[in-house]
Amino acid sequence: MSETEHEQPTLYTPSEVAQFFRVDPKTVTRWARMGTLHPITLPSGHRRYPATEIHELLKLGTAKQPADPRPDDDLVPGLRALAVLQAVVRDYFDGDPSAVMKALSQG
Amino acid sequence: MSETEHEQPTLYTPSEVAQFFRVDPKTVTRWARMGTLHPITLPSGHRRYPATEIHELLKLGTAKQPADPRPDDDLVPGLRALAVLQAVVRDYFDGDPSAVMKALSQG
DNA sequence: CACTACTAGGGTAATTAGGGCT
DNA sequence: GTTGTCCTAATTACCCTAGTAG
Repeated sequence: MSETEHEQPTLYTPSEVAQFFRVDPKTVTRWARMGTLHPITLPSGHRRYPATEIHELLKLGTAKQPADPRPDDDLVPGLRALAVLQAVVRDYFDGDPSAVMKALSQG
Repeated sequence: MSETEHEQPTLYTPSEVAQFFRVDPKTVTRWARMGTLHPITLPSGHRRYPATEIHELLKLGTAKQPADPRPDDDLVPGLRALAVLQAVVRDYFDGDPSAVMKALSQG
C-alpha cells in the first residue's frame, strides 16, 4: 500500500493548532474544554482538531480552486477506494451519495 | 483483496486507521493490545480493523455539536464526517473531489 | 525465487492532559 | 477574564531490527 502521504492532514495535533494561532498548546486545550473548538477525542483523552474548523477560524481561503475543467477522466478508482468510499457514505451520510456530493462541492 | 461491494465489512490496515486518527501506527497497535480496538488478527499476528468500529470511535469523540438553530431542511454533515470524507478523498482519490463525484454517480 | 512496503516488538525522548499558581 | 508557566502522570512519537504482506 503506497498511500502514506501526510501532505494535507485533515486532523491537527494540539501543538500544531497552537502554532497556527501563535498561542500555547494549553490555551488550545482550554478552547476545547470551553466548547470553542470541537476536536475528536482519542480513547486516551488526547484531542485531534479537524482542519476544517481550524481553517474556518483562521479564515484561510478554504474556497479552493474553482473546478478547473481539466481532462482527468482517465483515473479509475480502485476497488478498495470504492469500498472505503461506500463505507463512509453508509456510516456518515446515511447512505445518501447526494449528501456526499453536496459536502464535496461546498468544500 | 477482492472487495465486491456488498455488506462486507471494510477492513482498515493499521496505517490507515492511524491516518484517520492522526496518530502513529504504533499507537493503533497499542490500542489493539489494550483492548480499545477489536481487530481481526491474521495468522501472522498482523491486524486488520473493521471500518464500523473505527467510524464509531471517530464519532464518539464528538462533544456533541452545538445545536445550531438551522432552520433548514437538509442535513448538514458534521465535522467528523467531513474530516473522514476528506481523508478518503486525499488517500484514495488523489485529492480529487471530482473523481469521488464520478465514483458516486457510477456505483 | 527476489523485492518493496508495511507491521510487530521494544526502548527512549517528546507531547499532552490536568490542576494550580504568577 | 484570559493567557502563560510550573508541576506530575499518562500517552504518544520516533528510534531500531526481524518478520510478514503483497
